Amino acid sequence: MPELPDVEGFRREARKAAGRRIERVEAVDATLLRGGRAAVVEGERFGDPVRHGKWLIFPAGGAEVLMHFGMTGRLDWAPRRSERHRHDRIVFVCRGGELRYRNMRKFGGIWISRQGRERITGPLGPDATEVDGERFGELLAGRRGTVKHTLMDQTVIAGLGNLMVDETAWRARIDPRRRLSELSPRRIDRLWEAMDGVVRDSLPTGRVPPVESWLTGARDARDARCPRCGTRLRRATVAGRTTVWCPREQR
DNA sequence: GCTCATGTTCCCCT
DNA sequence: CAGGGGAACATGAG
Repeated sequence: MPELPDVEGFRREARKAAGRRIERVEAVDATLLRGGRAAVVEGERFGDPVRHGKWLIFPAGGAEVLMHFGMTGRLDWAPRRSERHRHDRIVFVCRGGELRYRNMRKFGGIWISRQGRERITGPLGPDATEVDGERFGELLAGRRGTVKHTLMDQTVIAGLGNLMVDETAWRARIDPRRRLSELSPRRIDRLWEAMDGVVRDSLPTGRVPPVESWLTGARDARDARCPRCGTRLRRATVAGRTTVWCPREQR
């Protein structure tokens, strides 16, 4: 599930471990520890977790624990005695509880680093929560790719995923296959309004809300229809991902 | 058995 | 260099 709002929810969960000493790190599945050694943070205290795009950055001592959740990751703070989930791969055991990194499909993972985080995350654009209308226009200026492809690109804007991008294009009434270069400034601005709204409305929920008034709440139905006009939604692969849009409203 | 899945990366083209 | 297509990664769920 993890897109920006999901990871923001994991950050809130991680905050329950902030200030606590890490007694030990249990690498239940050590292959998910992609870089660095767990011993570096054992005995250290967690600082305040930060999120950038889909990355969660958790300082501990002089190092950073970098987490990426792939498509099926999540993070839970739980009592030490409570039963673990079968897909809990890495566990940070603290006093009074433990932070459990769960990941069924094992995309993503955890890195422990004392150096610049960009060496691990790669270049990332500004977080989607910090992009105003003017900046949005600048970031997309001169790009020749499609709306779908460009908004999915984490080096342009960080945090948007497949659901959020489809939701954004649907709100803006723009065909996701459209090239940015052929959108008027007015439509670019509409795209920003839509993205900003989707981000803000998703943050409190900790996920893109699967409610009926949103595309996300309608897209997976057998006979999926546009929540606004009732037209049968179109589904196709765009930029390598399953994409859903309303062929009547989105031009 | 088959298809599809909220992500990223790498290789090959244009 | 910018972009697009496709495959790979790992593990289910339906």
